[in-house]
Amino acid sequence: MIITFPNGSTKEFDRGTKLIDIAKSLSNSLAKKVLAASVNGQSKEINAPVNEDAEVKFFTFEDKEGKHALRHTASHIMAQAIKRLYPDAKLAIGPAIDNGFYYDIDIEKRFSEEDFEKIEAEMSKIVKENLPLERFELSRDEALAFVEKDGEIYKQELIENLPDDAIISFYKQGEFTDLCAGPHVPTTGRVKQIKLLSVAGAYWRGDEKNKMLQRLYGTAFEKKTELDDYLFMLEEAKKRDHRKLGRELDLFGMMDEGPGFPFFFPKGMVIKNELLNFWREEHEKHDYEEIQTPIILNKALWERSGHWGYYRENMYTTIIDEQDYAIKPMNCPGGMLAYKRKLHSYRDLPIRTGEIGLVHRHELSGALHGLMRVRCFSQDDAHIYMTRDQIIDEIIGVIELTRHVYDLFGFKFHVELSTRPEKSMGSDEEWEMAIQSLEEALKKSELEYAINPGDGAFYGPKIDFHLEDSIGRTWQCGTIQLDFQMPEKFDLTYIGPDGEKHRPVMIHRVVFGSVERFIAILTEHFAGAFPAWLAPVQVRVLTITDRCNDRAGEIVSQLKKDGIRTEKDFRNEKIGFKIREARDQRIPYLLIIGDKEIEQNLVAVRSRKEGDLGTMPLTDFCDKLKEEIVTKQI
RNA sequence: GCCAAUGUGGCUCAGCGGUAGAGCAGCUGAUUCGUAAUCAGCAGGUCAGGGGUUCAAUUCCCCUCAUUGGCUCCA
Repeated sequence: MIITFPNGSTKEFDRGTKLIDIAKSLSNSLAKKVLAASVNGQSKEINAPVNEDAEVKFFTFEDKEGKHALRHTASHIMAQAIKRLYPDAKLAIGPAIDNGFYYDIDIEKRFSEEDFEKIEAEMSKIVKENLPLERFELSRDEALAFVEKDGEIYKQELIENLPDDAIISFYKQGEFTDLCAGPHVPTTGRVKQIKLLSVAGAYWRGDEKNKMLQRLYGTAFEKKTELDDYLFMLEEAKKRDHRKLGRELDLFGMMDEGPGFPFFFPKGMVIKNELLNFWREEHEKHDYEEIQTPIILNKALWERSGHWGYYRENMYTTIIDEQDYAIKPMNCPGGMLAYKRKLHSYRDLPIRTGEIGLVHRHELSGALHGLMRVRCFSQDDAHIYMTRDQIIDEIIGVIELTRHVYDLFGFKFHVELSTRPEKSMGSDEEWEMAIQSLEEALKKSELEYAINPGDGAFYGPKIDFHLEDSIGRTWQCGTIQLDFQMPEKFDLTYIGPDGEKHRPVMIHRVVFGSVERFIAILTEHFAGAFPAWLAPVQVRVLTITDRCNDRAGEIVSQLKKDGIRTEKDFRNEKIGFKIREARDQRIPYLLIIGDKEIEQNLVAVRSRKEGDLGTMPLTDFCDKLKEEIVTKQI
């Protein structure tokens, strides 16, 4: 048979040759490193035989597939160790994930991190035993009988739910056997470095109506240095956590008195306001107008919009003059009323109406997370009212705007298209049409996207932009939602060329998503070292001795007059100490004023990025900095 | 909301059944010193809140609240 390799080369082998032997024929070093393989795109373990002409790829730890195989085996090793230590544990699922693996386990005993040492010790025994992993297949009935005799009820349910044509495979390592599609590495000895990281609760099949299982997270590597590097990187990433930086840089924070309701302090407000100024400039360029609608509106409005029915559990309500009111969780119903205040002509469409709206949503206490998930946040909302044939262009316009903003900060992002959720209103045809429009716009914008089934808003499908935080968790920021429902509910109209009333279509969209969340992402992205245009303090003037205070004071005044956010540090401290503190505050520029500078009428500049820049005239420095601010350099 | 862990001065953390300690920050004083921490002194805590066990609780137990990591949910 002929085997084809990724580089296009081919080679002949006997039928039934094992993948590992094929690898050996290529190179011994590859054979030592290879963890998994694929045959015609299907993942296989390296002991699997090949029986016909095929394309074969080999994966090492450098590849996602190889990493997955190794970590998936690590997950089995953990399950085996737990079964040895706690035979009454029932196993649910245990996959490899991006940076490691987990296993969901049902057991009376409550695991805590104190138990990790014991489990890890048992795991290293299994690794030392170097057990081969053997794959075998069973028919559905055999498989059911097999797991039933061990009382593995979760496996039983998994098997019952497999599609009819599924191949039901098991992997056996020593006394331990697990239902699993694979692939795995050939022996437990290949998994050299394992570390358990955390325990968490997780509902069986992700449904909160089901029993909560215990999920043990861990990670695995081939080499100790790789594991150490990973753990070090995690520690480093924690230093960039916006909650920590928010406190250290005195930007924002939370109080026990208001869980999920963030406070912004003066320096945090500077960032927020700069961001909003930027937002307003960009939106003005794109022909948006801005409005503001009230935070509290009556129940009748929310019933009309559908929120009272579909979103009630997340809404805060209040009673005014014995009437029910709700604190807005979204801006759209208010926006609808604003649209309806007068007649609109088709000539005016599309109408793009922006609103920085403060919304309140009752999020579950356990879901709160710094500024990333809060109960009160500012949405940089906008509603676009348009005719049907303007839909695609408008969506593309929003995609371009969003992309432009994210690119300015150098963000990595990924895009998802979320389809109809269970709790939703409107007809199938409308949903279908809306989803198609979004897809078409995405394709025209040449954006890669994934489908996120059932995750749309109750009134329409959406395109979501997800940004990464410091440890790689992603958060939805921008979103574009197409809505045929609200215009209907609110009887929105425009007057067409025929003089008749027509129904507009609308888009809800945000670019930052939540200003708070966006600031959190920004903080982590820049590790607190905000670009000069956003930095709460752009320049700090430091004196060498208090002989210099008068001149330094003049410099501070001059900078402030030029609109540069300036602080002074005239304390009687050594210059090294003052620099250290300013460095900790991530201030972009320091001006150091001593006798020499005064004599020469210059300023000594120290940049956060490049260190000591030497001396220059104050005006030169100002011009340079103003240029950096205006062009929003990062 | 659910599972687990945590909660000691502004911050980072020690401590422990006999009612609290350090470093940094703060304040006071000395020092006037050129690019990542000058020295000395002072002050600051009802040990998250409530209840219980005990002669005695910050320490042990229970409840509540908050935080952290997940699940669920979502910008």
